[in-house]
Amino acid sequence: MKLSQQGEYALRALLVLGMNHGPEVVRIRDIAQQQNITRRFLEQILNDLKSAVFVQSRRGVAGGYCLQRAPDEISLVDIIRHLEGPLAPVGCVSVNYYQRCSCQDEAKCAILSVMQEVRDAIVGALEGVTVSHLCDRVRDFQGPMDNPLDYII
Amino acid sequence: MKLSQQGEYALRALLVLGMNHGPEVVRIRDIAQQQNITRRFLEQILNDLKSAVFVQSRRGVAGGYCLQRAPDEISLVDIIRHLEGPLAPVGCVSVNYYQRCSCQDEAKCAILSVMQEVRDAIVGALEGVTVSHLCDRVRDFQGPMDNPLDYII
DNA sequence: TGGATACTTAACTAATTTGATCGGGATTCT
DNA sequence: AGAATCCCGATCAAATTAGTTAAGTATCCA
Repeated sequence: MKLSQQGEYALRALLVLGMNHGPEVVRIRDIAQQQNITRRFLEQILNDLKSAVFVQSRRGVAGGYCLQRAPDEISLVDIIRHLEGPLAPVGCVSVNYYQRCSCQDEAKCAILSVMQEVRDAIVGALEGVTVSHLCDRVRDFQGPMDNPLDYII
Repeated sequence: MKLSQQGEYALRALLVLGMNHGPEVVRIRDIAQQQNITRRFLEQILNDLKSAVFVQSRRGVAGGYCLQRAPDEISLVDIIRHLEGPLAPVGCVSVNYYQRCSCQDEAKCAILSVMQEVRDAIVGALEGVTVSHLCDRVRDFQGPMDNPLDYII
């Protein structure tokens, strides 16, 4: 499971939206500026996150993005699986993106059995972690602040 | 940490050599045939494994490859790190391939801190697993056999 | 010594993925 | 109406991946 640049940007954007959770909406431009991501690229990413129902948008003059669900209902496992595909190091041990591999007999494949353990370890580390938890960490790392966009994310 | 085709082939080849550990040497061609890898590609892979001192070769008529060290001294972590680069999902939490990321302050980066945990989980699942352990698993999965090349790997 | 066998090395290629960029269209607020 | 903002599809260059090709070099044996 390697996180692509796009994946990292997505997580950062979601975290900004998490810190800013409320009735208000955040503009792409603001996230892009603060996180140093090109606006166009971030548009694309947020669009993708929208189609996956992680975020919601409002168009027009006072438009922008916000989380679709509460921060504690958005799990990192789900986000990463959506963005990056399988968490497993090899397709044949992926639960959600299973792909037959070229070994002769999966039941007797020693490599598969190790990779299974790696996969479980990764899932174990990610499952249960939500955007809300990330926000908590950010707040732990830093003192209280006025503007959510000021947080280092 | 995603395992490439090349990485999988490398592990399989090492496992074959592990099962065949002894004074004798195994020909590329035999490994390639048994594991259904093109000979040329496997040549390349074994060559790489040789330059990383995992395997050893003998040229000429009775030539072939064997492990450089004892199977229980060759760790999967080392192999995978050599073949695939960082185990960590993002460069900024990689111990052996560290790369500064674009976040403002790593000490306060919530995403980094989660990824750190993922990395540790992956390392935890892999460290301590050696080629010898893989061989044990293969033998557990299957009964005893005469020819190591007959094992399903 | 010559030829067969097997590893060695470097360069090349085709397909896919990644990380964007671009232009213009659709919506909403004032 | 017009400015601000999101929406969407096409395009593109660089990097990576999975091989392939071709010309070696070393070793052994008859």
